[in-house]
Amino acid sequence: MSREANSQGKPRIDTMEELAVAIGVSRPTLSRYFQDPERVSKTSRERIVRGLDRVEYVPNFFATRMNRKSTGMIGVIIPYFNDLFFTKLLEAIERAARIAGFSVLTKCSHSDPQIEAAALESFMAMNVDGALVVPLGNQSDVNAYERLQSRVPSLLVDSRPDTMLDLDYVGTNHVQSMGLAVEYLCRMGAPPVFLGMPRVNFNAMGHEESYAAKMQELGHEPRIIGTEAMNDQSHYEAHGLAVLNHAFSSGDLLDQSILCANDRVAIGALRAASQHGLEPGAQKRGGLRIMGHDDYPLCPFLVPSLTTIEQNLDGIGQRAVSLLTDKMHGEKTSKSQIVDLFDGVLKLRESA
Amino acid sequence: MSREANSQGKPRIDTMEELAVAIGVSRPTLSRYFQDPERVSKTSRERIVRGLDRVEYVPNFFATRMNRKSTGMIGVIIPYFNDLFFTKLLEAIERAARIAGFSVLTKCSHSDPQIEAAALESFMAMNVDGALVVPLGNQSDVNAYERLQSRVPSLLVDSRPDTMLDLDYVGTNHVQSMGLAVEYLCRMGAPPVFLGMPRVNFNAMGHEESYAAKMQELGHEPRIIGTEAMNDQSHYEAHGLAVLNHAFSSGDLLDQSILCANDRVAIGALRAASQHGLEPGAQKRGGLRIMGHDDYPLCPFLVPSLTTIEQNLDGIGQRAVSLLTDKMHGEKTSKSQIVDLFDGVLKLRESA
DNA sequence: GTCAATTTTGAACGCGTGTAAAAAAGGGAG
DNA sequence: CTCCCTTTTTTACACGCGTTCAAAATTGAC
Repeated sequence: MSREANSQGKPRIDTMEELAVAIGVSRPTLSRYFQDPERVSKTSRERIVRGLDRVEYVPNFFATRMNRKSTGMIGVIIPYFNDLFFTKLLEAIERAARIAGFSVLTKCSHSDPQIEAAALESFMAMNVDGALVVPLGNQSDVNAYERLQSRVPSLLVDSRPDTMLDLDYVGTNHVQSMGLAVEYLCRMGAPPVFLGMPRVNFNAMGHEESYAAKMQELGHEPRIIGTEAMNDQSHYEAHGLAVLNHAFSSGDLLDQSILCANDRVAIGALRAASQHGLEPGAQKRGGLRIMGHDDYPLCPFLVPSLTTIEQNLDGIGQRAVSLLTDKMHGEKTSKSQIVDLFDGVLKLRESA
Repeated sequence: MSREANSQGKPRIDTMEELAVAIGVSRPTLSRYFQDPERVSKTSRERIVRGLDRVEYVPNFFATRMNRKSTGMIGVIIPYFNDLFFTKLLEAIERAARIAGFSVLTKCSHSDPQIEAAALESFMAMNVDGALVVPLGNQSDVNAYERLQSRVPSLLVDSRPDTMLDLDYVGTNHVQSMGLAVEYLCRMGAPPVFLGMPRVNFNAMGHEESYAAKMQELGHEPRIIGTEAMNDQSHYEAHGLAVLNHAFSSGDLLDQSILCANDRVAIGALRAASQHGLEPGAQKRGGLRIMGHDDYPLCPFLVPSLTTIEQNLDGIGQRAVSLLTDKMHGEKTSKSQIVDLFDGVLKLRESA
């Protein structure tokens, strides 16, 4: 029963040739129609529309793209899907790409440099018009990036490993954003301790260094914790929770300002505070304050809601697509390297 | 400087023909090598490997797949990326697909039936070997699904709209899982109120009906709130927050058990409780308890941590890929409809 | 060194569509 | 009806690679 319902009695047609005889127009006319219905006369256009309604046909994607100079696709890679920060960036990019008339090919490197390299390879094999890449970090296969770079217009987004400093880049100005956080925390209370991540992946160093620089500028001694590799390859939240549980248990940091490398770490930090009966917050007595970075979508709903720095992901996504299309159209005018940084903005909430 | 570094002086080769003369082997030999290096003799294999190291070449994906019967790809669609539940499912599917030897083509319908239909269309155009689809819901373009169904082996995952009840399906047994939640809440305290979602998208009805059925079975009167469309097209968290803020403000539900349609709604609910000075929890006095459904990855880190029902997403992802490969290989033995349901398990935490 | 088995080669066709050039058809003005 | 112009059809080649097949080269065993 489902089968008859599915096919709806429409004969399935596999090639444009067959379709041409079935409808009664020539194949080149059909070809032009599928690229742009306006390119054929009104009479044959109506004839084709009527004909398509009576059969089941889908143009073969591979065959159509093989001879085109442009595939109309841009490739996008993010490190993993399980992070609302990246998915938010991804949505912004997809939105901008759709408006610009591109379809996006989404890949995910799953924290694995080999998968990442394979994804880059597939972009080249599929002749994408351009590629936007959030690299895994210093563990990425630099060779794969160089090959991509030499074949298709591409742009690094959000993350900028030391090994790829010469590639074009769009992201947040971490010096500014972390400076903003440090300045705010210093102004309203004790100078913050920085709760970072193990220095294995990403350019986790960026946030750290920006923090330290701003602290010294303000005449404070930086203090960084949480950068030693923890037990398991913990997720961010678990990392923040474990590090602060350890600190709180030994009586450390109980009344400090804690600036977290990102919101996910901060979520773990909030949990640790709760488990120790602490109530972090600007309005709270006790002095404990916890702040994040990124403006993870859940921040307003946490208890307490998380004070953080918002990254302009919509702006970054749009700019990335815009710069990429420029590169594709060979705007060689700007032959110098592109480095486009967006400022973060303070989101004041309860936690700090 | 970057340009020379990128190309590394390696000459770029665009076709297998050119590669053949550059390396000094015939094109058919190269063709066989790229499909499986073992299919050529050891000597020429080494020769090819050495040759490939001296040039820059990537086989054209379109050309290679056009003549193959199998593209080695399966298409996957989820409604949107900004939800850790779907991304977790996606990761599970990708993992299973990778093991099964497939690459996955990830698409996202962005809550838009047109984008969803276009994604299905692209799957057909690209001759994917199979498709796994988390449908948008009753607003989906049924016609597109029927066409997909008649062309490529496909399977619905997680969500099962009324309009597609005859399609094969893998997901959670919501009757069981919601029953588990209701039974637990009734056993440990007051019978729960159900905090649902506006009935526009998804088959939000599934959870609701399962809740009501179990309540009646246990001799309680079901009560459902939050299904009226709210102001804006709110996100789940904002919805839960708004509905409960309204209730708490009017003195309602202050000491009730609240079973939320999913964890994201529950996160908003927890926030509402906090804003009203309430402390939901099994161990707390006051009687307010809040429970979710899905086991969103952040549940253990919330304050209070969220009691919920875990969906076996790894199991669902693996089974989906497994059943799909069966369908692809035409295991017509099971010509009857496939409906495979996984039980949920109770995750006891602090909030209920 | 011979013979059989294996591997490689050259040539050719096919996949489904884009695309260009030439020939044919249609449509309107005179 | 003829001439000119626009649209369509015909015809042909192209894209890059899979695949076949007979012929040629290489290998291995003796």
